[in-house]
Amino acid sequence: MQVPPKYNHIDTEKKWYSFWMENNLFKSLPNEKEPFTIVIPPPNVTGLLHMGHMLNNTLQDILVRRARMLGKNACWVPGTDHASIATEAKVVENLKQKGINKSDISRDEFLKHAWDWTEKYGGGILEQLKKLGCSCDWDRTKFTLDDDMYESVIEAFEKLHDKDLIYRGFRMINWDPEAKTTVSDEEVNYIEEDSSLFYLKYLIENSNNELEIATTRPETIFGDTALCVNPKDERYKQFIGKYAIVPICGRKIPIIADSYVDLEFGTGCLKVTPAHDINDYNLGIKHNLDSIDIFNENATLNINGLHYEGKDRFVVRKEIEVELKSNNLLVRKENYIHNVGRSERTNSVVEPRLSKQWFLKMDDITKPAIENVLENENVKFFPSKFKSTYKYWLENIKDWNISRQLSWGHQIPVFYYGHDGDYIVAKNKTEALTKLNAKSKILYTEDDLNQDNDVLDTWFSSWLWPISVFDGIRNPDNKEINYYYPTQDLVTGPDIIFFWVARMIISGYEFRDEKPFSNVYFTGIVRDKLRRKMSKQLGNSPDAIKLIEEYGADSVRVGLMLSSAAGNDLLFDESLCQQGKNFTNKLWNASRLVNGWEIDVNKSQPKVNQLGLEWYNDKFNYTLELINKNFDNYRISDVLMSSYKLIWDDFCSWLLEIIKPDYGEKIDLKSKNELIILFEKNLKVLHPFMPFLTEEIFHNLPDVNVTSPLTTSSWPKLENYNQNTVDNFEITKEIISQIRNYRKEKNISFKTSLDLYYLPNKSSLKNIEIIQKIATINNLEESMKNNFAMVNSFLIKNFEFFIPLEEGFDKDAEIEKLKKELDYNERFLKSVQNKLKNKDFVNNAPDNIVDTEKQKIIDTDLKIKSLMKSINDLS
RNA sequence: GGGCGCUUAGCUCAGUUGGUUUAGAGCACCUCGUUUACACCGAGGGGGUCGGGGGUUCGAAUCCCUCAGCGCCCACCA
Repeated sequence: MQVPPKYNHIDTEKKWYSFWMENNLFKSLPNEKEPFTIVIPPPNVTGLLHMGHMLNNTLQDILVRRARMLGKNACWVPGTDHASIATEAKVVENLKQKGINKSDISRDEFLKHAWDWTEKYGGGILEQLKKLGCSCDWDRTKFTLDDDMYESVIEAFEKLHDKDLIYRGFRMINWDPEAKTTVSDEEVNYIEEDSSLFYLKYLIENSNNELEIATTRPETIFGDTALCVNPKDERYKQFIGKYAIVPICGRKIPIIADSYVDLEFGTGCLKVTPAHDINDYNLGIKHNLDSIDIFNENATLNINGLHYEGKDRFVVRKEIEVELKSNNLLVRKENYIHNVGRSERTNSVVEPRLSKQWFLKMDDITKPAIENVLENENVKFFPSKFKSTYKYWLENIKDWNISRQLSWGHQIPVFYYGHDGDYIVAKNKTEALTKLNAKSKILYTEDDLNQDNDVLDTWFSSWLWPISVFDGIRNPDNKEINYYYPTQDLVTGPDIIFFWVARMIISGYEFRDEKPFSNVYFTGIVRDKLRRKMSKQLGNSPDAIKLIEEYGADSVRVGLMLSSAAGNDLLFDESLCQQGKNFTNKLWNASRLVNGWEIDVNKSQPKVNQLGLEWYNDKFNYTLELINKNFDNYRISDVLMSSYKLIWDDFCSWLLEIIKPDYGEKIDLKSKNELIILFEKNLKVLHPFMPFLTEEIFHNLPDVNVTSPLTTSSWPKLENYNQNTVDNFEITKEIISQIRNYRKEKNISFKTSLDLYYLPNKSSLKNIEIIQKIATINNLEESMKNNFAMVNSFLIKNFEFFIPLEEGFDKDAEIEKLKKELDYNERFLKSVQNKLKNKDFVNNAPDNIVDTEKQKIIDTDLKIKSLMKSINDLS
């Protein structure tokens, strides 16, 4: 068969991906086979493929493809996430450019824009995954805002609410006074900034005493509802329980004690403003304090700010300083550097603000997530170090704020009616009305109902993903969920261990009383060579699709997998893709070589071929065992590296050179057939990593039995192998290597035949024919040194080889060399002897260790004797 | 501030419950080679004493303590 000299990855990749798709090879339906399921971590619907996705999805594809070859019913469910904050921000920005302000249009109008945007830019990432070779069951593609997925989320909310796990409560949130919206914690940047620490005087009621406090925000005194000191603080004990007077407004506030207050900081006395500081808020709850909100939406002071009403917080800070000073209530002011939170979007200083939010109670429902990961390992983490991170989070878990003040997402299924925040939970208005009227004395109409404006946190849909993609929330007993759930592996980054992984485990046990997956493989972060995170701003992220086009998907996949142990960051550099490409080139050329060998049916199999093939078969199984083991432990980089060395070194550099017919000769049928079978096994092992190339070569090989694609072929079965064969060949390699060295040293061409002899030995020399062929040796037999006038000798294991010499022999140099080796061995012998002289060692160490040391003595002794003899002979 | 983790060849990393010679790999590097699969190649080679110090042990890269440096996550101290 004619195989083109250059591998064309562009055409080949297109050809095989279409073939796989047309033949539905990635399709999965429940059947009698064992399922192997992975749900994709859904990327943002409008996102584009970046290096992180490439790493993550290559890993998933490797796992899925191998499972498929292992005969499992492999099902990889693809999909995308609506990513409420990110997508909404993009849509708002886009509308702004068109001159449309989000607050000027209705919710429905905004959502229409958002859907237009999603349809225009959405789903591109899935097409890019196909280019990478991902073997997803594309018929199962899901989007978190699809009708069925939407309903699942709503139903989950209802179920949790029915169990009293969801409640409405107050919470301190980050308020962006410029954008007049809440921002999530992730969108706040804390930056060290210069500011001032003001020391203020608070008079004590009915006394001449006063308390001094320190604050960076004197304008918030209007919201003060207490002063707080540490109960251990001797200076202030007498004041606890008394009342202080807030400067300027003259309000009376209690003086309380709490260990939260740091004795060392400032004056050791704290003013408490529950409405405008998270810690003060917590103190307020604990001590049942009032909460006075002093700000308007735009962070100007409201009526509680008295004569400052309507003025901006920073203006007030300046003006109040003057007023306090004139009233002799400002003791002093010092420079102070502290962290100020600024909104990522507007850069305005974020104002902590109290607001009504929806929460999910976490303490009870997290219990199975703790037991089944940390105690039972029903869910395993790779690497396991992330268990401690997971543990720490779960043990300090707080209720989950699931509401977001956005429009793009799953609208909270809560309908308010009447006053006082009375509400009813329902899938839609009609159902809400029916439910409401069923329990109510008065008859309500749809106009009386108002749905909550907020949407649910994106993660509130993501955490259901492994269940909802199989419709297991709405139909908990359907065929699909019963078959595919729990899934097997999850591949994701450690950055979303809390956001996503932990919550999926929680929801799994909550909704199905079963884990969502058995194994979690954590990838690292893709960084550049300088360890910088890849980002758009830095421009250090290569264009993923360009890489695939330039190097080929297989090469990129190999490049990514070469140095990406679980949990380790991947320092990506294009040279990795080049290494991958070199490997594809190597494999391609190996196939060309083998394909080019013509068969002579009359020729019998030479001994050298038989030896080589026998060895490689054993070596293959030896490596396969390692590969399987490493797969089981998710050591994917190690799997690739052992395959890489198996193919490049053992198969190409050794076996093919052993089998290669002499110039003008043909190969015997038996050898060729056996070789093809081994080649095919190699391809199978590599297929998960390099699906396109291996599929192409598989069909190019002259095997008439190949009728089906490699993708759905079976993983090589591990056969028994002879460890001695593997070990002996290592000795053979060493011998050949020594001969090559010798040639190089003596400047003897590799084409010139040599005679090689070895001293009689109780164990027989293996692979003689191989040594002869590869090292171009004429005679290779036992002999005694004194049969020759002059020899050059070398030791390998227990064998001493020598090559007869005729001329050009530098005796002194040779003696020098041998003496060096002798010296080394003598010192080594001494160290082992010392070890064995140590009674503690001999008495305490296990027998096998001591025996090994004894064997070392015997071996080294032999070597030394032989070396001394050689030196003697030469002198 | 709290928590977790890391430090082994120039680079990226292995090193499984402490024990087979003088600690491994890939890449990079150096030398030689235009051999009829592959220069996207072949053959050969150099390079680390395992961050510093201390301890446990017959024996430590591996366990413990300590110091130093680095990274990540969480909180965000008036």
